[in-house]
Amino acid sequence: MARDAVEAAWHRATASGALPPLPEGTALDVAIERPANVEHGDLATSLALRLARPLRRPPAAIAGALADAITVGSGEPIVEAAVAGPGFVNLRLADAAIEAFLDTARAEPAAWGRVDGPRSGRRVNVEFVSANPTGPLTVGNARGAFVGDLLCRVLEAGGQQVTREYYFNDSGAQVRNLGASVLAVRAGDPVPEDGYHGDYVADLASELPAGIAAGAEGSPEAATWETGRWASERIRAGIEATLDSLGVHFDVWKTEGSLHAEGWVDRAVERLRAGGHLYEQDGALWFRSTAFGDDKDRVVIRSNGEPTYFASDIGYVTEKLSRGFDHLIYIWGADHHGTVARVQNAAQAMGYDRAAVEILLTGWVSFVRGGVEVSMSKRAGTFVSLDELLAEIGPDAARWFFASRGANVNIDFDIELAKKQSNENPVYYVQYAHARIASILRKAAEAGLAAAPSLRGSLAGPEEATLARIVTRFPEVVEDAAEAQETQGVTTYATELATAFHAFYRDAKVVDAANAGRSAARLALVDVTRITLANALGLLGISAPEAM
RNA sequence: GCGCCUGUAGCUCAGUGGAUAGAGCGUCGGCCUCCGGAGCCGAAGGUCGCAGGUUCGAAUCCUGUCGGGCGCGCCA
Repeated sequence: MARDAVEAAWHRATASGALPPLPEGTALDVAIERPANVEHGDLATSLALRLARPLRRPPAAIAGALADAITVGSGEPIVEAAVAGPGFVNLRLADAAIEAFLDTARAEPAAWGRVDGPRSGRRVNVEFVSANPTGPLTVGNARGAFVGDLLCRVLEAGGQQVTREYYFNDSGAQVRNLGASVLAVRAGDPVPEDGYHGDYVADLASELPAGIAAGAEGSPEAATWETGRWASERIRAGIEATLDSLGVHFDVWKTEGSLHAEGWVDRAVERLRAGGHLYEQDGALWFRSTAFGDDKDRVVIRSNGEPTYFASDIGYVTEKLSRGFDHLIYIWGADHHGTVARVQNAAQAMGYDRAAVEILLTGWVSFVRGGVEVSMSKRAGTFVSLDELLAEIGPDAARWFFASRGANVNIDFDIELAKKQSNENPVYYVQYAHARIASILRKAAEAGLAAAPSLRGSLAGPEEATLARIVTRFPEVVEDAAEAQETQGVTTYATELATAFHAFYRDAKVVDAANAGRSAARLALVDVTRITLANALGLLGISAPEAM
């Protein structure tokens, strides 16, 4: 709203010659900020400061011309525009404009906070988690799951079409190892050195159907593979159930085996060969990754004829892009950063837009329990499963924890602390505000009071004005989140909005039969606050309870 | 050794070149005749690791340096 007004003012100022046009290649980035000091106005733009350099003019002069070009007065969305400080233009919004804007939220709550961003309509594939099904998901997988799903939600809010994809290996040596481990436990033998030791292996061993344990052909090798595949699928189904309880649902489960079976890997390798990007050495086939800036070349086909994992990656890129995606996003743990360049290099070598392959790395999570770091080796069987974590702190609190932190920073997660503080967790604070409003609305209904259909004229007092102005910011918060592909801004905003509501609640009596008119107006404002809290939480995949 | 990430309040973390660097938790002090006290109000607490540089302006960008994490396979 304010952004549009400032942008329009800019165009008027340049059209009239009051300001010079933007130099070629400079974007008009109208940054709308909230002044640190509320007395400076509702909003401020630092546009003049940002343009001082490209326009080669003093910021104050630009700000002056910009402020002059902003249409102010009654009937306009902005009632006051003033230059302040080094070149800010402080803006004061008209109550009527805010009221009308908030009415649109109540008219169509589902659309409130869905924005038409610059990437609107883009088809994007987001692949995340992708843990091989050799054991249950651990707390180590939690970050990828939440970060991935949160990213998808933010992209969707920005109008993008998102496919959530999970990639796993159902045919490799680990599957055989898993089978051997299960059979060993079943037979009462020690688990092989490189096998899997967790309790889940024993559970699988006891549930393993005799027919599979024996093997279709009766040979031990066949039995091992069959058991491995059976166990792997059981585990995969368990992983899906765990993710389900997190609120994470995948659209596509893709196996590495299918990439080979469908010829994607072979065709991708052929494509690289045709482009002259491959060479043979020491019996292996290498990709000339250094030609694209990598620090060494990478093996695609081993000297024993087996393709590498990297070969599968290459095939997968072509397979994904063949499905019509405009953009691919991978979410990997920070320990995989060494493989980022080679995948992008290969994509570029095959003729794709390098920028279409985006790889986001999540920082490390140190899970700590009572001050002691929890180790997470599936093979050693010493780990905390994601299911256990969720049983202790719940998906809403866990989601908030990851949503409020940057994806690529290392963080400490003390499980005991998270449990102990769970009732003091900001997520409950925000949910409480929502439940409190729901309670107020129920109370009002009992008293025969209804919210006014329109907020027009309802921002009478300073309490209303303050809360309404914060609600108004929501779409811009979502827009920023979609642009930055991050959710921290949303948690910060939700907390701020909850705080503003609690303050409003303290100062303004909402349900008041003695003053039905004012009550109706305040109910309308409280209702749009509730919608905004619910949408902010919904954007994060967190529930918005009617009662707690 | 080389590469990537990272260092902000006692703790966990926000802060996308802009005005007086914020939140939660913890600590201290107040607020329950009244719509939900999972709440509200206030206080203490900071050389933004350190040193240079870039410019009107740097927690933010650049260089160096110190500390932490992770990588540097014909593993996945």
